[in-house]
Amino acid sequence: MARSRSPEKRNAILRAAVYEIARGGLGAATAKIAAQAGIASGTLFTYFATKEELLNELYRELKLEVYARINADFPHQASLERRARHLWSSYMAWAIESPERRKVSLQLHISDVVTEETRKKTAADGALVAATLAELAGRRALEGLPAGFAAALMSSMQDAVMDFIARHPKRREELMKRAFDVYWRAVH
Amino acid sequence: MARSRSPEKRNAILRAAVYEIARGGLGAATAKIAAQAGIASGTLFTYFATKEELLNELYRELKLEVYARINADFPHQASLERRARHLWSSYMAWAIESPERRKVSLQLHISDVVTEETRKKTAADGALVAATLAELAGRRALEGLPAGFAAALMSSMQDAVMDFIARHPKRREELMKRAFDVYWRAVH
Amino acid sequence: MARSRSPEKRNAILRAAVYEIARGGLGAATAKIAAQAGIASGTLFTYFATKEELLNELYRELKLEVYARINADFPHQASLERRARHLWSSYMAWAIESPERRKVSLQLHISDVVTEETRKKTAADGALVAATLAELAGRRALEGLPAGFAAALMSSMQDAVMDFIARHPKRREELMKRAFDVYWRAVH
Amino acid sequence: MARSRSPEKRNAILRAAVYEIARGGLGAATAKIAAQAGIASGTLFTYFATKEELLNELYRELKLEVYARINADFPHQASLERRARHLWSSYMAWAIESPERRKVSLQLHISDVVTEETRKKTAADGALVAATLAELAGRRALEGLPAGFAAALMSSMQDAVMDFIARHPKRREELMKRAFDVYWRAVH
DNA sequence: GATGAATGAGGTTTCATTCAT
DNA sequence: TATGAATGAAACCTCATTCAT
Repeated sequence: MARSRSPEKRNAILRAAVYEIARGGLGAATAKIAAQAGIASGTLFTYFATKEELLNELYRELKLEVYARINADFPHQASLERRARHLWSSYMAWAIESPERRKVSLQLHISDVVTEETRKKTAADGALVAATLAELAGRRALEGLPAGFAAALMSSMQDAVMDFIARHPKRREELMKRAFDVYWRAVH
Repeated sequence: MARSRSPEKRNAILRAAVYEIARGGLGAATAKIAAQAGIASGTLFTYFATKEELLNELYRELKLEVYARINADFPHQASLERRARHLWSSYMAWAIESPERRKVSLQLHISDVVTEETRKKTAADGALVAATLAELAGRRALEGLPAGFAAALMSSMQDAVMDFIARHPKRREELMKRAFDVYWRAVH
Repeated sequence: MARSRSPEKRNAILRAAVYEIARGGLGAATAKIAAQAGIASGTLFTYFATKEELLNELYRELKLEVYARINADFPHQASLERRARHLWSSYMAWAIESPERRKVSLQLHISDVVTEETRKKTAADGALVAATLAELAGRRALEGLPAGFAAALMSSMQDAVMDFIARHPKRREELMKRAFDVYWRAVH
Repeated sequence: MARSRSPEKRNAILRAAVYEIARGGLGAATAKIAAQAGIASGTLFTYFATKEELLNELYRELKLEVYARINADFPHQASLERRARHLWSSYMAWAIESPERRKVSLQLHISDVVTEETRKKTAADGALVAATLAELAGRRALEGLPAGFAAALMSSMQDAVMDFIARHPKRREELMKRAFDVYWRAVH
């Protein structure tokens, strides 16, 4: 048998894509991505049929990475606040460790290349997150606001905090905590 | 020769740019923008030396538009809450009336084409907004959080609400109000 | 006003296409064709939106060229034989003068790039030819054979003769004449 | 390593090549041909060193197939007309049974991939056919026309008829017969 | 100033062929 | 021998920008 498609190479491509998209945006050339991954330009297409497919799978991968992290030590039995805080800090820890990955994830999220199908498939893997946020949404504080608002709010607040943490990395823990307090006050 | 005679043509180009970027993204071809504006492809470069310049000026224009609206009937003497609420609803009114313009404004905001210089110049025009938000930032609720957090929070919450309003236009007034209450509870 | 699209350049492209396709086949690279035409590679696409369009228009052009020649001094009042002979020798004269053009025309004819639409449009211009051949088809000699057979036969016989003439250019006139006699004997 | 063990695989490749070239033209990818043949893409090159070699051998194979059929029950002792008619109908029977193979054979015939050498080797196998046609060429009707004209004429007439038969399969026998009569009148 | 044809670098993708397994 | 991943040269086409008119 011939060499079989190596997951390492696949990962190298995804990593390279993150690197190139973080600088340069979604217009990053597939040739550059391939070069950065240390493979020939044509090889990229044995792993991803088109650039669009690459981008969609990259989106999925990044989302799954976050969900995996959240699920890893999720405090199923804890109070709503504790669980919400877990969501909050798990995501933020990831975002701080991998600012490039977060940046690319957001770019993909906004862009039109990520198909509805990818979004749906991905949403399915965030069930735990969704459930917690749905519970929050039922609280009186958010009465009259549509389901999903608590989620959107957390996500956008996190993005806001991130920008500050990027500039003041030392105050990281404090900022994270304080910001969650604000969030909690808003939704509770 | 960046400045030229006909402001109408200039505006036509900016309007066309919004239209084309809203569909198609920032990659929108200058030739398409020119066509949509009803001018020859080369003429565009009489008004904007490069595509980058066009994009930067477009960003500026959109921001100024929002600020102009806020400033128009700003309740200088009113309470902090009243002033914050004014910010909130002025922006949202604009965003709802001009969803394409908002979409493009966000795309530009995230992108790398908008230079630091443009961002600074633009910030200067939002002095009134900044002042109000700075006052908020001083409140005890946001103690320990960086200046600018109140602003970032409002902005990201508005984005979150916008998406819901787009899907439930009839509940527009109610959603806007309820969401501001949540915001206020958070920062106050 | 800007330079307007020059028919000369358009013709240069078509001529270059003939040259490159005659050697190299229909796979001839657009870049090579452009180079041969003495223009930049991108310029080709201001004259022909796609390679397919170029090929279709080339096909049409070549056919029209032949028809124009036939129509030029067509003996409308002459006998059927005289008219058939005119068709025969007009085409052959063209084919001998422009063997490359004939070769390319045949390649296009067989290929799948020439659309049904192009074929129809082109057929319309060969009305005179069609009429004469239709008259032939009505003869008793071809009774029971489908309309169009006389045409197909002439065309394929001409192709056969051409190959010989190419190898014996001096006997050109004689071969042409003798071959037509054979044709006439067959259909008359 | 052009020759190899399994003639079945070799035939599968040739069959697959016919299938893929009939749709898609000579540009058909070797990988697709291999897939269609049920082998790995690399394996193809164990049987044929290059695509060009594959195409040349395919051409040869198709021609031999026709010659084999003609030779099978060739009426060596019969009259010239009987023998000519045999040629005629043997080829046509093959062409009707295997329209794809005929199509591909013609495409190869015209193309530049088939080398002069292949053409010569192939001609050698059609000796019986050639002899009959040479006899025809000696007739007074074709006096003054080059040797080979009778052959070329038959071949091109058959192609012309084939196109009609494809569209009117029911009139097949009649069309074949009538067309041969026309041919015979021409050369006799 | 306005026009749009011209430019050619650069983008994505295909494909014949090689070679490690 | 068989496999199919790897290669990189082309292929077609797009597009910001220039410049003759």
